[in-house]
Amino acid sequence: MGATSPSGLELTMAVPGLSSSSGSEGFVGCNNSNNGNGNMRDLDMNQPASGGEEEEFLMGSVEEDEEEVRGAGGPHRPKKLRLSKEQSRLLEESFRLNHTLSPKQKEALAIKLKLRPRQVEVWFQNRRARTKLKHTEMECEYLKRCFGSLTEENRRLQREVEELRAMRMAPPTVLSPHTRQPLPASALTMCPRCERITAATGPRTARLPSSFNPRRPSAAF
DNA sequence: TATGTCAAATTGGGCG
DNA sequence: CGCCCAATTTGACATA
Repeated sequence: MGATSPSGLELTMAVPGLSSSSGSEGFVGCNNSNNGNGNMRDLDMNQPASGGEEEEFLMGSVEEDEEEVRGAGGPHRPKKLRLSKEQSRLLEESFRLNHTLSPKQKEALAIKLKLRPRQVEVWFQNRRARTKLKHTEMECEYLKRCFGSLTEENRRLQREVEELRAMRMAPPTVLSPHTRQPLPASALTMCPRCERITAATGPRTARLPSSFNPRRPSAAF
């Protein structure tokens, strides 16, 4: 399936006729903000401004810096991270390989991406949630279509039931055992023993036309 | 610029 | 305790 779709969403549910084309906006949207400085700012947010501070970042000093900023500049939250194109690509790639990370994998990926392990963890959590949501939406669409076709099938069967019922309601044609001519309805009676329609003139069971037999013997109207 | 969308991040609870 | 998940909040960004 579309494991190589731009979205990177792996949707393996066997739901026929569904496209997952709508799954890509997220990351595209996050990355196509290439107004020149978008990625630069993203990187600035995630990485120390200049070299040599990476270890400090990985030790979690970002929060401390943010605290300082907050303390100095007032009660504003730190700017929200926007992953760079490359970071997203690598995360998607590892997600494709594995939907969950071991602590070691997480650590390694965090170092590789210059992110905190917690950020990698959060990204995987959110990514799993998005995958599940997409999956559920597809399943919902599939079930809706099932409902539609079953409703149609039900209507068709209802019509058939009505036809059969009408057939049964119509007075049956019974041939006279003597003349082989159809008898009038007034000349017919129901045998109490065998519950068959008989000619009133004699005890012999009348021959009913085949059209009178219900198609499904078990159908009780 | 108001609004909607998307994704990063937080929160709180469950589980092994 | 660490991890995961569901629900929610929040900020960045697109666009009408």
